[in-house]
Amino acid sequence: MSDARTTDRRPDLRTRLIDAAESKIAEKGLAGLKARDVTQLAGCALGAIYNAVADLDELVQRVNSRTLARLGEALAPASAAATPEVVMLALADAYAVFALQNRKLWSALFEHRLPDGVEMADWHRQDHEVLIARIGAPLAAIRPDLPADELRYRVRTLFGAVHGVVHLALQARLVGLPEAALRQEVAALVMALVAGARQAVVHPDRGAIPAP
Amino acid sequence: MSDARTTDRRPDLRTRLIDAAESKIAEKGLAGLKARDVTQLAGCALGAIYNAVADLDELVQRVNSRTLARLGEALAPASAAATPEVVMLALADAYAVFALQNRKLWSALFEHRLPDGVEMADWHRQDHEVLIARIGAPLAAIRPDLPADELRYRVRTLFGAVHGVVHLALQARLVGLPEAALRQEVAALVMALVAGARQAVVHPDRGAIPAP
DNA sequence: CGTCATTTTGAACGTTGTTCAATTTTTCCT
DNA sequence: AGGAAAAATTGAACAACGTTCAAAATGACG
Repeated sequence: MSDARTTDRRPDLRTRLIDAAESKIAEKGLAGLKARDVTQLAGCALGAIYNAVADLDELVQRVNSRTLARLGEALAPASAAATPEVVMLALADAYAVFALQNRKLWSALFEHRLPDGVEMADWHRQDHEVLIARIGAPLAAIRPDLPADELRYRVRTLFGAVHGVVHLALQARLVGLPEAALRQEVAALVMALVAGARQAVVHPDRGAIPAP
Repeated sequence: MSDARTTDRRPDLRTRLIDAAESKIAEKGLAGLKARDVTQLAGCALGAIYNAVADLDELVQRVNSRTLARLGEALAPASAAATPEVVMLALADAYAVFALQNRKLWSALFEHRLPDGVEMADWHRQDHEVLIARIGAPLAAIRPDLPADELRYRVRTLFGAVHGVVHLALQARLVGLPEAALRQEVAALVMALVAGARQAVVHPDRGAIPAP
């Protein structure tokens, strides 16, 4: 099924299909990805998809992996900044800029839902965790006292907050919201969160949450 | 087309269809909403949908409007808190709790995408703005010096941040992330943001954004 | 009761993703 | 080289989907 010999030429078709899917998503968005369009663009038969890949869902995941990799590259220079605080600011800013410059592909990362029971493929999950690690490093530098699992919560919160702002800004079409304004808002958000992270943590029990 | 006489009994079928759609979305999620299921549940013919409503998209929007209304009710008590800071905390906490208790319907609010050219219906857009106003009030109390348009930016940022955290927490299935932990994270997030809002605003030009 | 307007119906259409028997291509041994 | 076994590729066919529309059923009114 996946012999050492048989894998010689198969990547060609697979790659062509991923290329085609990527270009279709970039052009029309995730909802505009049709099996027949992709196969025509890749120059193969309709059913050929299911030789190279299990599903259209897997094809989307492969495109998303590429996007995550490119996002990782776009984020890499930020980690070289002097202080952890500036690293976080640079990360968030690079994230916003990447989203703005790759709207459709970036949106596909989060619009894609797989059918009910099925889980996300392992290789794709790992791509995500690489991203999370990149945010975790400077945060760990700011808060070396935090235990590992609590740090993971904080990273998720930080990422979720930045992501939410960018997502909301891109959803409402950009009319009236210039790129600079979004980057300003993201910067202000991160500064507030980083400043907050320096302060005392909310006490785990008896927190500031009102009664349900 | 929409005579005074003809509207007498039509709401009946319309309401039954919205009811059916709501229950289907609550059960199976937005992707599990099928025209044939809805009409069967509503006890009418397949094509009857298009007498009561323009589209399946409109049906979704009508369900989403209901959800937004219920969300508004769930958020209402929070506004009665003593200080604006506590109002914001209570709002965010109520938001998180609502999302947890109405996962599928809440997700449908943000998963739904209409076809390429079409805009969101006006009545649905207004529902959103009611929500934004509820967040804007306490923030305006905290920062009475902010001009109206900049306040709108801040509200969007605040909402986007909270929403992003909740969304991320719900997307990764709740295994291992108890409800209390999410509420803690949201509370910490809002506290940091409210504290940050009290401080000096980032200067519009020459901000903390690194060079692109 | 008959006529016209309105509402409701469900068969039919076009477009999806997916399957699979048939065909073509590649591989590998003699 | 030759030819048989294996693998890859094809595209017609299928099921499920949203939507349409001529026909049937229902309601309104003199």
